[in-house]
Amino acid sequence: MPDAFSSAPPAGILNVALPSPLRRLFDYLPSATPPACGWQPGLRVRVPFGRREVVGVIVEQAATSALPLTQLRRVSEVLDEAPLPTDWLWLCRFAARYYQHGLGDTLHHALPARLRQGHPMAGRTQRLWHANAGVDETSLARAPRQAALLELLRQHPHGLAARAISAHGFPRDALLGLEKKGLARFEEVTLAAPALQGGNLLATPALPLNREQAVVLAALHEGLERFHPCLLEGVTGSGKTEVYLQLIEAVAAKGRQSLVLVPEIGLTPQTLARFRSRFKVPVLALHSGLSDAERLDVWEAAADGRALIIIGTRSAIFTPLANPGAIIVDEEHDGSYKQQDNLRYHARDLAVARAHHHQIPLLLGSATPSLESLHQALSGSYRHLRLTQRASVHPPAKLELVDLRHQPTQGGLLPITLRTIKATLAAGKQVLVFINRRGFAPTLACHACGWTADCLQCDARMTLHRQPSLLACHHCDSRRALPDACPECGSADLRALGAGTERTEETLQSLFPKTPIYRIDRDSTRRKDSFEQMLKEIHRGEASLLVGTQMLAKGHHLPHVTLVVVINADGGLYAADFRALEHSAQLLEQVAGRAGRAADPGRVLVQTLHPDDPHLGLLAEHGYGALARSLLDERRQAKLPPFCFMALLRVESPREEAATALIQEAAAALREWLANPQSADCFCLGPVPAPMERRQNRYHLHLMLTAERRSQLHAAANWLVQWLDAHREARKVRWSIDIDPQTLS
DNA sequence: AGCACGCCGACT
DNA sequence: GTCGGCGTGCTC
Repeated sequence: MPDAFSSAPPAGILNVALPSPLRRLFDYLPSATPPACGWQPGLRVRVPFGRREVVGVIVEQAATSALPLTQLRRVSEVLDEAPLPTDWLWLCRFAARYYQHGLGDTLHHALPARLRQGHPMAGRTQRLWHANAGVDETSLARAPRQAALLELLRQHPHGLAARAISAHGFPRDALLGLEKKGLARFEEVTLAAPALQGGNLLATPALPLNREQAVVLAALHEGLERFHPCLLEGVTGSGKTEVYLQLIEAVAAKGRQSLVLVPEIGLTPQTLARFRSRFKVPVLALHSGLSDAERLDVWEAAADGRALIIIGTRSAIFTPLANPGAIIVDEEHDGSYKQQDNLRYHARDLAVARAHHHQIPLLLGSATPSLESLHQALSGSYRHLRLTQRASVHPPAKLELVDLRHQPTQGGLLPITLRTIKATLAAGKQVLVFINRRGFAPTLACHACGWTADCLQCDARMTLHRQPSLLACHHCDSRRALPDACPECGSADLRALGAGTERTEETLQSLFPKTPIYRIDRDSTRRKDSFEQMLKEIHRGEASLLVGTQMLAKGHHLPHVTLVVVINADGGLYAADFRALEHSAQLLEQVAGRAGRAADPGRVLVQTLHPDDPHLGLLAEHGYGALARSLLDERRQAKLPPFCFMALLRVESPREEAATALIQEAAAALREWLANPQSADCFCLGPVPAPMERRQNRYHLHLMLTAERRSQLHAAANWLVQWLDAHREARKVRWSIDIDPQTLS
């Protein structure tokens, strides 16, 4: 251990992580002029790599290299004055190890684009704009926007950042116009830690808590200074967000930062507005709309502790925190927390690791917790906090199962469902019709010979769309024109089988011609703002029909909806994926939660071909919580997660033989290794073809590993990855390892 | 992943 | 004659 504590250790060999899928570090010689801080882990460097230059991160220093020194090249440039944040570096190393991913690639993914391109840290200054006093405003007589902006600036005597000004809806030109006329000026300020404004953080007062919320908050206050993982199981409308806000307040009062994760679909302007209106300190949001420069600003503000409240989706878990105080994961069961390519991390699970590392509280919130988190809570590893009361006077609506068998449907809707819709509309209320299927119909079939419109590149049917009219595969991006006649037998009797959102919309439109219908799915909301626009109209409260996919199910407060209709609840009941039922139940419960959140009680009609299914019955009768506990028992019996740990090797290739040959060889090698009791206590299942083996003309095969102990799973997964890395044949196919896979497809 | 090198088919 | 297809190999 040669002087590890000296401020500038002598430069030996630098182990550098590079943006490459190769799971190893590369050795470099230090450049002639060392950085002022010395050669420290976390410094970004530009290095020659092959015949190009890339940006890498120094990870370690070594005295020697496995290669002769003559083969080592020299660092060409040091990009930072100080190393990247140590907590960020720790998290990346943890994630790379846990998910068996290359460290270089992990760092690359976790770095804001500007930093990975080699741009310098901004060390931001910001322009704060002020209104000039005592000036002539007559020039604004014909510039109402500028006049309004001037008024806004006057309301902010401490100055207003350009970003805040544009957030108020003022164009940049208005600001420049004011400057030109001498009515406004800016000062350049370096962003410093926010002064705590007389101890009062709140812009608007906290809402009064009900008894349950108060109990929950008191429990959270007990663990502000240590790792304190909590599952907040709270029914829809029970006020979880208010608990989050008051936890953040307590954390911020100590001058410490809160990181809030929300699902992709959850970071809406309304959510953000709610957080922002509560606090005087800025709430920084990380969402897809930010420019690279803005993203870097947020990253740096979090890294140096200026930002006390950061809210973002999955990737926000990689935001460095100078002074972490709490991590909150809202809707912790949501599938969007799991990245499904490259570094296959789960942001919720990384949040757990991070909170433990920082010794800070972790709050996982959901009305429909994942079985993983529920198991931790029930077994006492997490503190189990509950909110059972809705803020509205009505208890959650029960699911009413309606039998789809032996009955005619129109656009997928049973006569009794249609009658209920009609009555609800007549009462001036809104109806939400939930279909988890876009397009007009999931299948186009020939009634004469049985031909179906299959995708040419996937083992899947093509979906019929009417707006515009075409066949589309939802698993690849292929599209085809609608045939006029059956390509097999020439019959013109082609029929659309089943119903998607478009067809149900069409049917409802013909049955209720005077009622406004809003269709909300990925197709109808493709245009920016169209979703927001529709929500705005829906919020006016006129009797109307809402037809949509799960976009509608999650998070949106729809106070005028009193009837929810689920066209078909059977999607997850008998699927091969052992998590299908859990996910399906979560979705049903979330949809049902849309009904009757305001003054009126709600009803939820669930159409099903299996009204006697015990799982569905349990969900309908006793709710998600009861079903989840029963599913946990089943998982325990079957030794499935969370009662075992799982990893999945996926191999894919356009050449089926290549994929098969490799995965068989890998399975054989792994089994041979596992046969030695010294290696790891782990089961190996497969290889098997993936569900929908052919996708985009690529063949997918899986090998599954399960173990009772996490360490054993990791030992085996690690061995497998190293075997694949060392195997030349593995380069001819695409492979990836998925630790804790969320779906088996 | 990039980005070379390398060895065979159709084009100005 | 060469432009370019993607198989193979390497990156400290």
